[in-house]
Amino acid sequence: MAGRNGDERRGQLTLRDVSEASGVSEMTVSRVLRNQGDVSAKTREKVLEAARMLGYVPNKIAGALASNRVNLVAVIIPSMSNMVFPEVLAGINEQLEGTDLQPVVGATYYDPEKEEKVLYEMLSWRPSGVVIAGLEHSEASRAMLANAGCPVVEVMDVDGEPVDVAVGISHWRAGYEMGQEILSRGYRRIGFMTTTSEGDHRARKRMEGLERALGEAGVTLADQIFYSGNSGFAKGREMTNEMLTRTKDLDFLYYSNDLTGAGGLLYCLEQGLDVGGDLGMAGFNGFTLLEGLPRVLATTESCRRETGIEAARIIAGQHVFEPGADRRIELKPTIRAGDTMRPKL
Amino acid sequence: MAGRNGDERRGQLTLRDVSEASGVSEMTVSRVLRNQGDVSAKTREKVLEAARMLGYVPNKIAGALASNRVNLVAVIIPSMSNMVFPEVLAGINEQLEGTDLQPVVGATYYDPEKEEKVLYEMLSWRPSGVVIAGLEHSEASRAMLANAGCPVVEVMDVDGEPVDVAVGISHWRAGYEMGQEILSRGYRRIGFMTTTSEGDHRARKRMEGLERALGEAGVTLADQIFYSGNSGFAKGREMTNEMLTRTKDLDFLYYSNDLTGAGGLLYCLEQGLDVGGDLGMAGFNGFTLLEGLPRVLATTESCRRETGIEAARIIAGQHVFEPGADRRIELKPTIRAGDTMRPKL
DNA sequence: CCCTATTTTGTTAGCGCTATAAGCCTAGGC
DNA sequence: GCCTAGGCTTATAGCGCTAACAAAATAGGG
Repeated sequence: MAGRNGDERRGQLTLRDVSEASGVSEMTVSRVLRNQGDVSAKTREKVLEAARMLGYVPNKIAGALASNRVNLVAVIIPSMSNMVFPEVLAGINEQLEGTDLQPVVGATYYDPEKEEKVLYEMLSWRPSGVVIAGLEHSEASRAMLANAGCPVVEVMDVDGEPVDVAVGISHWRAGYEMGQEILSRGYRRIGFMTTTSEGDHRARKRMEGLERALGEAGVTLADQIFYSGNSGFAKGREMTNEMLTRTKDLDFLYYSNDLTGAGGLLYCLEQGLDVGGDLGMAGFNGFTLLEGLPRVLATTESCRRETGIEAARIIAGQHVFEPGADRRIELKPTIRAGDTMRPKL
Repeated sequence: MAGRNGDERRGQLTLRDVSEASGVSEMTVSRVLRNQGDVSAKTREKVLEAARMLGYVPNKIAGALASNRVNLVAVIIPSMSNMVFPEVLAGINEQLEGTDLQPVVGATYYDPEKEEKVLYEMLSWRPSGVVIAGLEHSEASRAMLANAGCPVVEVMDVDGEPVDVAVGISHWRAGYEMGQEILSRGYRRIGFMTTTSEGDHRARKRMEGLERALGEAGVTLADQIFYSGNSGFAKGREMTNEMLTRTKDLDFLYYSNDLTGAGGLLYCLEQGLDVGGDLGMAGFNGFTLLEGLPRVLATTESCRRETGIEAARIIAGQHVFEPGADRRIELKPTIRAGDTMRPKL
């Protein structure tokens, strides 16, 4: 009656099957398979052989329940199709490589309600850690994160209060610093093109930082465009054309994204504009795959991979915080001037 | 002694806690939370209220073990950093949206041994389905897939025998058709640049198809370069320079990737070459984010998102195969001539 | 060869949930 | 009032594995 398995039940193999095949107890098989505790070499060999023969694959569901340990890391990002997030994920993946942790990915599509649902779903697997993009979440989400009972790392932003730990760059500062950079090169009539959808908060913070830097020099944005939809070369061309047409004396174009920036760059070069001289241009992110454009677009390297790596280190317990220390890890983005800005004054 | 929980054990809430708080049995709570079976409106309300108050999140580990149902889909891809795979993943994600299935991603880094490990790891969660890139796997991997006890979809290639189902384009055919296209436009001295790492098999199959098409017209490749490392504009420029330098009379450059192709395109334009006239060029994949280059690069649209969508449909049981039908779903890539090839003869 | 220290193996009792069957109501028919 | 039907609720028994402890086998010392 009890424990019948290994036959009718989907033909799923259990420890019991391996145990019977190798003539030792289930516990010993378990030990061998987890490489845990002392087992004699002879027994180990016997068990491994039997497991191999049968094609046994352990059931982690049962294992996790029994041991109260789950090797999954929940990763919650806004979207898969914006290159930025897979890059963070790649960093996480890379760092988790050495450990036995596995990332599980969920997408929120920039929707707080969807985020709540995904988070709930993820937490119901009792993961060993949560990595979630951004610092802005619904109240319910924050409550769930606070009670998750595992490390929670909010990534890609440090301008705010994290639930537990935050890793990323300050987008406000990134905007501010690029603003200063632009001014330091003598540009004053600045046009800004930004997405409304890409994590909203981060793009907004960059814009606020930018405006502050300009404001301190008594400069205001000469023009701006908010777009939605995918960022690509075509979008950059189109917006650039529009902006240059309607606002005549611009001397700098700042894009919230390298891809639109690159599109704009190509457009301006075709128009024969003096890019890197009278007309300055900059993007944001530092996508390496763009290296090789006719000009190197000025940009802010946003440390995406490093963010992922650092987040994973925290989850994996490889980063220890001093008690009382700031639990925000602010990575330093670097501005790459490229050759689309004229020299400093 | 038995069942002590809800206090010392990490403070993790269980059904028992909700049950006590709402004054009904655990079973009833379980029913309410799963929206399953008949529960009176009054009880339901009481339970939901208690769960909300406590901030209870169900434990799917336990649920999965008890019910033998797991809502995870294992997705195994070579890499996160090659744009192609996140795009397939995005398709999967999109299609799974309506269902209660969740993708779990693992990367193999083009290493069959690593693939074996990741697969083993994934299967130990007893997922509801497996989506894995490519048709070439180690024998052990194939055995695991065959015994997975769930739908297995091999994606991005249909040139071979799938374990269960295959979804994707025929890379051989893609290469063959581009070969024909190139010939039909009167090009004869063709240089080919391809990666050695990107899924090897698929790039190889494209090359074989290409060579066959050329061979049928008595043409052989005039030159070729195999590169490894990341595909980007810079790599494309560099290779193009090298190839054009060492082989003088090339009239067509075919790249295994749009990104390197785009780099080559920019290079050739700068050199003042007659791109789209005497010199033809083509890439592969159809990355939409590249729309907006000075010329539209000819390419083969490789149906990445559709592949993901179709794979997810199969896993979700939304695609029913007639018994005996071909279990390979061959998506039809389309050649986009762009304006980097001269008109057909 | 006995006895203890150590290594190796086995037994027992759940992990938190759900399937199943059983129980308890309230209605309704005779 | 008795009995059955049905709606709602609870009790019982695991799911496949591992922690913790118990037992057996082996090794070592006198």
